[in-house]
Formats: sequence, structure tokens, C-alpha cells
Amino acid sequence: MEISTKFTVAVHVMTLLALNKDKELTSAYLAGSVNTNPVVIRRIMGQLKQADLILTKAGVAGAVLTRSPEDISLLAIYRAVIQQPTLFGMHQDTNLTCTVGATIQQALEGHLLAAQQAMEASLANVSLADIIASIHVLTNEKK
Amino acid sequence: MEISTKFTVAVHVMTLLALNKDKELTSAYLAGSVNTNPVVIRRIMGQLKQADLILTKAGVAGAVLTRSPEDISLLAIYRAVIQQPTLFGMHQDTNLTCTVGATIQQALEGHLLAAQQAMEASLANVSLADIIASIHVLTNEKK
DNA sequence: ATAACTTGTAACTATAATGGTTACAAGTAG
DNA sequence: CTACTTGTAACCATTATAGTTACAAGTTAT
Repeated sequence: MEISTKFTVAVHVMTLLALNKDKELTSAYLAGSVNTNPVVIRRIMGQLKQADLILTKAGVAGAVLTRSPEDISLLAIYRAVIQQPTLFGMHQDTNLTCTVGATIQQALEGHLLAAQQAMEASLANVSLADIIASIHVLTNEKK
Repeated sequence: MEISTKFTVAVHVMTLLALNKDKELTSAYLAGSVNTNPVVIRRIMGQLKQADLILTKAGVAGAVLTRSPEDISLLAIYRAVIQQPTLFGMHQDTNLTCTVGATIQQALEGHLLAAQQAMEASLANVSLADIIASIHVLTNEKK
């Protein structure tokens, strides 16, 4: 199963906040851009707030980023909304009387962690500012 | 959601096949080591066979690897059983009248692909032989 | 104080995915 | 023929995902 779209929706939301930092965007407005229900946006924003990536205020529109886009990595956003320590599921309760059954998890875990970290390092290397730059390029392309 | 345990179970199975290449292991035996139902093993083995990683014969126990463990990467096993072209789910049907809505997928896709490929490259760098070596180390450790 | 708007959260819903089980057809070997 | 094996379909319970509805609490303007 693919990693939840929550992640890309969160990037979408944060991009909008960054590009409209002089405006107070409502969750309804953000939901309109994403084409989803405002509650979905609010949930995600709750997570982003929990992770100190944005500031929000009950009853008041206009969430703001806590940092500049250059200082917000895709990894930080991923961590905020996916909240899953490990990428690979590992089967459990193997037969310990079998040599492989007794050791397979340990034999695998370091390698799986390395693969996960490679993915995470790649995400850490991309900032929200990079996404915004891409959007500017794409927007000019479309004209 | 974590990547399905099918992947680690598949590695488990192939490890057993490699370590017992002089024996005809049944799916029941493999299931015993994994501690699951033989049908689960058979399904996975169907996929491994489809991907030319093992050879099986209807009615006859004793699946064999098609290549030596050094020539079988974790990535090949992952591809055989997970069968999912993209790692990250991307929200669709965004609002095209919004600049961000119109461009976010394209702005993100290259970066997400890079993260996926980083993970895959890491898996490609680990062979079944590496897992077997780890198991030998761990087995000697346990004595 | 009130109305309109906003955020935040719970509960519900439909669907898909996961990981298991049961059943059995088809194939194999003795 | 019998016992065993693989291969596959169908079923099941649970969990996850992504949406909806409802509404309490907070804010702002009048």
C-alpha cells in the first residue's frame, strides 16, 4: 500500500500557506485547492501544528508557517503527518526452533533501516522552497 | 501504512530455500518456519516464480532459486511481491484554477521519485547472500 | 448579547488492503 | 489407487484510508 496521500496534501497546504503569507487562508479555502473536505485539511493541520511546523488559532483563520520554506524539509512534513517509525512491516512470531525463523528479523532489520533512511535522507534534502521554485517554473511554463 | 510483511516473508522463504538447496522443502515446512498458513506461502511463492526468482512444479515439493544468493537483491524480491510502481500516494483531482492545485503533483513527483529510488537503490545493494551471512553470524552468536 | 464565521474533534461511512482460513481442483510419485 | 503437493478461489475479520456529518468552543463584528 502506498504511503498515504496525507503527506502530499500536507505539502500542498504548506505550499499555499507559504505563497499566501499575507493572507489569512481558511481551511475551506485550502480544501478547495486540494479538492477535499475542510475537516480533512483541519486534521492534517492539527498534525502539522503538533509538529511545530505551523501555528493555528481556534476560531481564527490564517495559519502561518513557523519557519521559512527553506528550513522546512519534506521529511519534516512526512514525519508530522505519517507518524510511522518504520517503513517496512516485519512478520513476527516466527518459529524460533528454526535457525532462519530465529534470526531473520535481526538479519533484516539493519538493511531495512538503511533503505528507510536512504528514503528519508532524500526527503530531508528537499525543502518546501524547492517545491515552490518548481511551481514557479511550471507556472511560467504554462503561459 | 507499512510496506506489507509479504516482503520480509518472501525473504525468509528464499533464505530457507538457499540454505536447504539439497532438500525438497514443502510449503508446509516453510509455513512452519514463518509461522503462517501454507497458502500464504504458496501465494508469495507464486509471485516469486512469476518474477523468475524461483522455480516450482505443481504437485512436487522442492522449489529452487533460479540464481545464486549473491545475484538476488532485496529489491528484486520487493518488486516481485509488493508489485507497486510508486511508493508515495499522490492526491488527485486538485483544483486546476488554483496555481498550486494545478502544479503540485508535477512539482512533487520528481522529488518523490528520487526518494523512492534512494530506497530502492539501498535495497538493490543488499543480496540474499548478505542476509544469509548475517544469519550465520547471529547463529554463531547465539551459541 | 447575538450572529456569522472559524477551528478542532468525534463519530460515522464506504471502500480497500491485509493477513489469515477453508475448500478443492489439478498434478505428482510410489 | 492413495497420499501428498502445488495452485487458486472464496471467504473472513480486522485495520487503514479518505471522505462525510455534527457540533462544541473560540473569535470577531455589530
